[in-house]
Amino acid sequence: MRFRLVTWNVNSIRLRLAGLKRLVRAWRPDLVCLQETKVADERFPYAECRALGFAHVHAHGMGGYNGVAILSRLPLAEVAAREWCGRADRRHLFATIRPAGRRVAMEIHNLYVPAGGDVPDPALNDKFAHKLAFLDEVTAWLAGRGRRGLRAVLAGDLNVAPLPTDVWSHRQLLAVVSHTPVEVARLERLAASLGWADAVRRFIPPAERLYTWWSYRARDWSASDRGRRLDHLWVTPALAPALAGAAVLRAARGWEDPSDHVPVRIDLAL
DNA sequence: ATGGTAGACACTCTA
Repeated sequence: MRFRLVTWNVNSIRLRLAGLKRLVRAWRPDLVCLQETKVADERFPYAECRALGFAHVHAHGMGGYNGVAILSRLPLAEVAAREWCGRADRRHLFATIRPAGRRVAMEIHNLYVPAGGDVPDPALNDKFAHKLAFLDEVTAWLAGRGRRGLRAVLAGDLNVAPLPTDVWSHRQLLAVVSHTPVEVARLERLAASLGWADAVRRFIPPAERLYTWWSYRARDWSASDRGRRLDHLWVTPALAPALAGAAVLRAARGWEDPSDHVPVRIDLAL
């Protein structure tokens, strides 16, 4: 079977229901990891998500900021959330899924890494210090729970664009939060925690420019095309052989009332 | 060096 998994930072789920519907029509995903839902769980639009075919909706949010959710056509088991850096931030929700008829289960981690503020110096900027500490904590935790043959996906807005081709100008963004060497090194350590493979770059070669986020502040996001690849889908080595495709829905940035991030998908042949 | 926009919420924070 083909299992299609999408990650999307929606920047308010309540304002992005039309976009979600469009995404579902365009891509027919089996599972969607959302970030920046910006809504408390009791106000999450469960019924609207169920109407789109996701019988299993798990939200982990709060009012105003942050928030993650997993929408799934298939039932999820062991749904859990974790707090990082001693904050009740709502940035991590994970679960296990056993696609129909498959004996082997797969773990799915939905992660929203702190953006990190403007100044890329942890001594001057608490938000940047938080971002680095967050990446360190998640790295240590993941490394500690690794086991042979673990099948897992890490999906989310990691708020780091690691490759020179993941930003519109490597040179001009070296000192800009999201592309600094210190963040890229942290992301590489995170990737090493479980030997994660950058699934999207298996299909869209690293030499090609690729973005998943464009600022709202550009006059014409498409013409200036000053994007960054902040949203990622990673798989463990045990799952890598199942990778069958990947794509970025760039057109979604031009939809009516867009998020500043666009959906990213992988297909797994299970 | 600055300001540009979007979202939640209710003043200013976060991105």
